[in-house]
Amino acid sequence: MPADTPPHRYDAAMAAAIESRWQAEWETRRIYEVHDAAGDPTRRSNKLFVMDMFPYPSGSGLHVGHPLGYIATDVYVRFRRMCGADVLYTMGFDAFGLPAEEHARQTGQHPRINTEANIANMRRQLDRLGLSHDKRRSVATTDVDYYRWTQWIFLQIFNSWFDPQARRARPVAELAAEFAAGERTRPDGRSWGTLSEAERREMIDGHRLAYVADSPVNWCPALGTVLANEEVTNEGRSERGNHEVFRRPLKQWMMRITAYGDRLLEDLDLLDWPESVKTMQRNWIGRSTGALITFDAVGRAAGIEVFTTRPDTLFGTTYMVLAPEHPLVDELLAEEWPVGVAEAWTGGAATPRQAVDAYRARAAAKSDIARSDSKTGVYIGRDATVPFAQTRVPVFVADYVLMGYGTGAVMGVPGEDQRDREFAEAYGLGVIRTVQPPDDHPCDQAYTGDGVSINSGFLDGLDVDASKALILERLAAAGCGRATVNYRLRDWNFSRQRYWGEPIPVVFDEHGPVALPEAMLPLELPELTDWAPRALARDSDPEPPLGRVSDWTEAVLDLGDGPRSYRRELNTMPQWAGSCWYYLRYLDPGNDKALVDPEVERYWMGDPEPGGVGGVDLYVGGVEHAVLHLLYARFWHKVLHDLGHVSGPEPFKRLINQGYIQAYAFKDSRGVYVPAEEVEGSLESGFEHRGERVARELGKMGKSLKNSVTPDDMYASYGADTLRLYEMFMGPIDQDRPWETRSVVGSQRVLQRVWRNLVDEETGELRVSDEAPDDDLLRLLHRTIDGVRSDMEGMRFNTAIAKLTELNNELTRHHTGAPREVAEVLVRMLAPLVPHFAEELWHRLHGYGAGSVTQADFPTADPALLVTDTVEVPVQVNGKLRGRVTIAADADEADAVAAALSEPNVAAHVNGRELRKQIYVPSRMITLVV
RNA sequence: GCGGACGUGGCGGAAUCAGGCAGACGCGCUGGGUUUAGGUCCCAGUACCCACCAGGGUGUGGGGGUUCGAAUCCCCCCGUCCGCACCA
Repeated sequence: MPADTPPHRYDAAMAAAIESRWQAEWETRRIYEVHDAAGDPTRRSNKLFVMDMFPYPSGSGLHVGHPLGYIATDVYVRFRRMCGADVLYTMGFDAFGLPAEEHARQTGQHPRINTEANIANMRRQLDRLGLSHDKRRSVATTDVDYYRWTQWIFLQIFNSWFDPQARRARPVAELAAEFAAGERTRPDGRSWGTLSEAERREMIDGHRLAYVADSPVNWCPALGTVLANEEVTNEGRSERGNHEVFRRPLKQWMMRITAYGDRLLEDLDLLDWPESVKTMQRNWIGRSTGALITFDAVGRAAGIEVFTTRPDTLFGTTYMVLAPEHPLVDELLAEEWPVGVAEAWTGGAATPRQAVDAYRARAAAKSDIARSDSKTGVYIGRDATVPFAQTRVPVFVADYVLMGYGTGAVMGVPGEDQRDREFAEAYGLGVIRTVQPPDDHPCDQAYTGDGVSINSGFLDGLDVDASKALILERLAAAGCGRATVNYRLRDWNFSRQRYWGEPIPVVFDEHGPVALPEAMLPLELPELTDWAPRALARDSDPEPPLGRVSDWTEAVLDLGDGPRSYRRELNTMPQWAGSCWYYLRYLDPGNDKALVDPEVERYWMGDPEPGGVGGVDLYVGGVEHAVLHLLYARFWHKVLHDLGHVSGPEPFKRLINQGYIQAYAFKDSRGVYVPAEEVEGSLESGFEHRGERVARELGKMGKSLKNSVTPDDMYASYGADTLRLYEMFMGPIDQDRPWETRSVVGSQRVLQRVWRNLVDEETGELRVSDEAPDDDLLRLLHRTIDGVRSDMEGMRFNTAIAKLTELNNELTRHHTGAPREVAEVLVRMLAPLVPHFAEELWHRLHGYGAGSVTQADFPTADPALLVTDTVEVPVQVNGKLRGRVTIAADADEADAVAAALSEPNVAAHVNGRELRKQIYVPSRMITLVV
């Protein structure tokens, strides 16, 4: 620090002092706490519920990219508070998860200790930013008082079924009652009264929204857990850690999210979300309409059911394909090859069994990428019959057909499907075109467009749509097919073989799962001495850590019919569970009677506009949650809505994805990253690290690229307000942008100039004058108020800051200190962006007994000062700018043109030629055409 | 391959919603001043080309179109980023 720095300059040290003083003051005066009860419903139009996606409390702490969204919501919330809004704003922690378990395994420390330490550290880093959260409302998903309600919601879902007629969830008790009353019958016609207890239980369990299924799962031995499909990469490896993943059948809890496919799709239209996120959700749900068609297998009773979106091409079927995992494969396999079978079809194997076994083994060893390279398969030695055409076609096993989509079986139509075409070429299968292609269509390509049906019996001459309609009618009449809707969306695998998650509040008796009664919640995690997840052998079976607690796995409980022994569920919930509903707990975090008081829920989640969709008014977070978190939360919310626990159909009305802050990273000649902070040089001169030339690239900020910049670094060099201002100034909130530490000083200079216009740097005395601002300054002030207000409303903080900077630059040019009236308004406009800085100046202006600037009104522009008597208007001649004239604001076109023509340069370009056209856009532009 | 977003100075970006002065604001850079340490602060300049100035020409990835007027609207192409990916 140079010795001659003025003693009262706004610098990092002064910022630190100001920031800690006002943070303590705000805390003492509890100014960010919002009322606990529901507000006055008649003033609901004034309510505002804003949230950031809550963070996982990572052990490595924050870098400057993390708080971008938090600062943005804080600025917005502070602005809206100053405009009179009733704001609910807080933040919690998504604290269950694998990293805490991994840390625990390394240190021997219970995950809770590490988790709580990380939360404390993160709170410290965030507090330093001056976010205006109501801290009393903060929750962590690991709090027993919190996960008690996560478990409660699980039971609500478990105790519900989806009624397809009503298109909503209903209690299973009602389903049982309908069976008992005979209003609903089993497919086999047996009445409820004749069923055994086991059969009744099975019947009901088969309808629940949360159910146990023995289904193939993604078993990852290295992580010691199964993973959701979403946690597995395209290459068939774990997203976390890139470990091998194997498909294994296992009893798993599933959530019947597919029942809500249509509503999740339809209600996207009600939401104010980025189009890209809606598109991703639509693709994920993957609704497609088509038909299920059953083909008879020659010589077997079993039929092969396929899903197709093109039932009109049925007559073009020349073969069939089953996915390698398809359960019918083993049943349909022929004992031996038919006479004269082609070598290519057998894979050189002696029997169909050997061919299929070898093919399956090869398919399992290949990555999905390799699988997609070429079409391969083997014949299973059996044929099927094409309905109506009555032709015999061979049945293959091929890995280009996926078990996870449709029925896992397809009809091969090489005439109208390019994938089928490629397979047919490879195995010498016939091609029958059933849609007439245009003349210029290449004859070696499938034709997927519209056209007239040919070679299709009763469909000939009809176009695609008419053919589809007629074939569906005939299939239904013949009993071998029907129209259907298929979804790419699968039911949600809800079990994890982990310790550090919510225990599932279910026990098992001899018939299956039994819900714990609500009174037994919370079901707390047992203490473990040996809780660490284990990396297991490749061929091992899934083993949940809770299975190692012998006095917990078996429980003697009285669930209504006396004490009995039950087996506990050993899996825990996935990390998504806690984040599915935390927004509801923010509303009423201390409630021990309900997850949220209904009146409080209605106040904060009800739509301010009558007929609106409701939900959180603004939700800000990263686009990485575009599908999973947001889809799961919407699903839970809809179930809770159906059951009457929440008032609206959607949790998040408006969503903004904040951009990523990227940072330059530097690689040496070996391709190893070097610490970015030690690199010197420039783009022109080249970059060097310890004398060695390094290459620059742009990437995600983080440890692996050695390019992290922490908020703590910025607090030390500039203070929190400068960091806030810089992050908001860098660009639009939803855009990625590169971090540049050397530019941060610009934002500090802006604050320093504001400070200097109000405070004498030598004496610390106030520099404001009591003289009224001159007319130009006053008009600029009100234009600024007007612009800043609308920029803040639209969350365009970068341009709001630019306008404030312009105003301040104008004050700087006066050299005399700011007129009090201007200073006072400027400080209020700065308050949402740089709250500590503004609070300090506010108190210097108004004396230390003044109330917080946080609670002051945001300035309002005087409309009279937004209009001017005269305006400077540019003049175009033949589309080119030739001069400017100053004319009366209310001048008519004739006056404007006359003024324009009197401008020498304009006159020179008109050069006496005849005016062919003249246009005056009031106050904007004069255009002359000659 | 399919879908989405986006291309503006040396850099981040503004103007795009509603066609009307392209480059606000900041970084960087150049020059000057104050101090004197090359730090800080203040002032001026900074898209490119020509010109002493006045001014002129060119310019928003490329090409075309609509219009008195296009960064903005429409069509084609090129490029970058993101998502999905044999979805039958």
